[in-house]
Amino acid sequence: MSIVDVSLGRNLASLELFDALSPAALDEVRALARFKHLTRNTRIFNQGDGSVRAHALIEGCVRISQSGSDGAQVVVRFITRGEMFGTVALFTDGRYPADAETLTECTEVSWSEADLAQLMDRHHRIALNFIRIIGKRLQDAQNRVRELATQRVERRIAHALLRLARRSGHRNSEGITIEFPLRRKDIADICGTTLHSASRILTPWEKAGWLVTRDQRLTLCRPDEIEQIAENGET
Amino acid sequence: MSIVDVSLGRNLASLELFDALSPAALDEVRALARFKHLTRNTRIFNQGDGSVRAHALIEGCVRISQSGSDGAQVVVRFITRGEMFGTVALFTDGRYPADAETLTECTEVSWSEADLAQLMDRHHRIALNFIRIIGKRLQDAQNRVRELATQRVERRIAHALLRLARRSGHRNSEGITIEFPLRRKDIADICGTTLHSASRILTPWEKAGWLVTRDQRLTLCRPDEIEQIAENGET
DNA sequence: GGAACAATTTGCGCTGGCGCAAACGCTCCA
DNA sequence: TGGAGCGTTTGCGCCAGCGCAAATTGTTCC
Repeated sequence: MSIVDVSLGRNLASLELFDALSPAALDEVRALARFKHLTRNTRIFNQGDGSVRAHALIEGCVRISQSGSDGAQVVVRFITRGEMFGTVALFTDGRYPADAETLTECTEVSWSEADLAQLMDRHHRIALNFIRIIGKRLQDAQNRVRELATQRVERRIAHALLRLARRSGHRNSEGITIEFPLRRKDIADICGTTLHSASRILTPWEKAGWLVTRDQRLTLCRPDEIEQIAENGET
Repeated sequence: MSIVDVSLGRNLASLELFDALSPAALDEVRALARFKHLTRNTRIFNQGDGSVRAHALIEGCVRISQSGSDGAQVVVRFITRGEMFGTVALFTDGRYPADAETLTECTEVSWSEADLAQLMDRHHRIALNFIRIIGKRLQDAQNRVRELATQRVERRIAHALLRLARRSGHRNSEGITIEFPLRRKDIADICGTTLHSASRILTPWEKAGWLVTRDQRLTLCRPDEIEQIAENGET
């Protein structure tokens, strides 16, 4: 890690949760923070674990996934730089409702329940930021429910890819590349389908040149075509 | 409306959002509140409307439903006595993300965006309550995503009925009656299926005596049998 | 470089559940 | 009393997408 990373990495002002906080308040936040560096494919916490902390990601990508008693799995969300995660449990039953696993090398920061409560108490803005963030996620989740309930697989996959590209895509000469590794299984678990169906749908799109998979990274070369499918459900 | 209703109806302490507030704080809350009495099947707000307010229900039942650009509909949630609704929009884009319609005669109370902000600012507890509530709803929504993604219709319907019964059921001699009117279409829209499939599944259950529909109200006579289906996916 | 492993593709058969359309039953109102 | 309207049930045909299994390709680690 370079010097730049250290200073940039510890710049908590870039975290959505601490947006618009005064420098003095950020100092308090920093004083209570616990930083951690993690390698790829590391579990940060497991579904059902107690003694929860509030997490945020400074660098890297994390996959949040949930599995039912029958073993079936869904990807709840991908977390990227600046986003918080595992925080809702602090205010509900004190157990993580899902697993968190790093997809890349990561720098994570976390606060204990008591410390976050204290910070929120002293800095009202944090609570408001929190509300805004999970309010947005609640809307996302409800849109997802609607999609799952009403659209067929092809269209759901198209939507999912576009959403990922919009949120975590980097434009380059080939198209828009989604910044974290995405296996077919991940795409299936996002869209509520099977690995097989996801493959069956994506392969023709690759053949048509609408997207490329390279080094587990997905690049949308023809977002317009994919948009078509997302909108009309047809080519 | 009787005198009892009026005094009880205005007891804002029974609203989840104002739980554990001091009497003085509740007075402030009451001073800014706008009460409204509504007849059955009334629209409270429409998806997309601006100039949002924060709502809570003192008496009655409200259906929150969302429809996509293609007309497909899902029921997001049923609101009953004490619950807040339409509040998340205040913190996101300022537009209601769904429709709200009364299913019974209702007493509703609401606050303007500015007034709620002021109340939250003066009484930190309100913000914390808010976080707890939408945190819980976020978890609910994510569980629903998982169900939709992994379980088949029969099981989803079983789960939905049990959840409704648990949250809004009254025990009586026949079994547990869900307190608000539920048409087949509603059940379908909760579970992400069609009216037809819902009917095809529920009719055998009625024939088996596991439940009864009377006056648009559903009574679970054999929750144990329905639990079986919810758990195992089989009888 | 090659063996062991992980991820992906693909063929095939089957079925859950959708879509359509028609019939049935209840309630309200003229 | 009858008919208009809403909600529900049910028959029938069809197909999207799952499950299984095998082949293929890509990746990692000696």
